[in-house]
Amino acid sequence: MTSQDLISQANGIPEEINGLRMTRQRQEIYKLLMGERSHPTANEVFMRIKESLPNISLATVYNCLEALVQHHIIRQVNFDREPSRYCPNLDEHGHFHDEATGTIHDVKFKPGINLTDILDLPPHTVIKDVEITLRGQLAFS
Amino acid sequence: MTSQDLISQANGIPEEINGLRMTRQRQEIYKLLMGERSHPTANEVFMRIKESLPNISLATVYNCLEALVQHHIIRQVNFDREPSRYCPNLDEHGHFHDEATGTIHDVKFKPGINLTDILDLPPHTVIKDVEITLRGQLAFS
DNA sequence: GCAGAAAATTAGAATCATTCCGAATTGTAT
DNA sequence: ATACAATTCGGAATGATTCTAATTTTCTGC
Repeated sequence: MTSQDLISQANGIPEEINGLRMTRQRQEIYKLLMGERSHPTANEVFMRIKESLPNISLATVYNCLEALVQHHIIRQVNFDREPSRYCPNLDEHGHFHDEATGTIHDVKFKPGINLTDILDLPPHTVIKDVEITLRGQLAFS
Repeated sequence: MTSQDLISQANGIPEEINGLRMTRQRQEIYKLLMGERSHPTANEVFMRIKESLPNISLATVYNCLEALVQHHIIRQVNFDREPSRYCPNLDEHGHFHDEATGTIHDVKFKPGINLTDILDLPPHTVIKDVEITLRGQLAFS
């Protein structure tokens, strides 16, 4: 039994996801994102992850987040030029940014809706990624 | 007749749009954007605008673009964390980023489509702004 | 298990789009 | 004309992100 096995056992997260070796740091960051609905920034992840990994560096947080994004384990979400946020929800969905509170809500498509049905795309287009972001306010919650 | 009048006369652009005084710099930048379908970045605008305004500063380009955006005269478009791009098309539309060539194409909605018809928004939401961006490739043009 | 290779992590420096600052210029109103 | 406000300007500052080089950890073949 390798130390990698032990890490995985303790975390309940497999040793590898989508071909990415889940090191301790990647596991903890992934676990943190799964437990948060708040779409944290890299810096927010960095501050919160220190509870479980006091010696982690910001560079590693960026490295891990990038690795997780590139292996389609999490998604990176950008609002205008604000710091990137990270999201463990892989379903096709958009993001609503409530300006009053600063919170971000996932927005699902209504059932049966296909993006390509509603957009007038140039012919022969292969779409790799779609990002839908909405800004506004929750009038009275 | 003020110098402002003269500027406007020569450019064919009104002295004021949406409550924003159209200075020489703002006019030239607006005119440049109207003539380009290329969604240039601030720096690209800066380089091209020097032909008509050799002494303009990059700070002014940023100032003008921001003023034009805030007065809803142009739109700011962001792809991931790349430099912002600017677009004179005010119709509700999305942007397709062709990874092969780096070019950006406006994407219209099919007629009769309303964003709120297809998204499952939280109740009592007031949407101020929508951004739809697509990444992919033009298979064979 | 062990040597060597490969991958991951780290701290700090570097990058680069954008914003800020203070001074100078231009425009507007009286 | 004179004063007050808005705009422009060059350069410095900011801040998220990326890069670099060194160290540590993990993996592979014996």
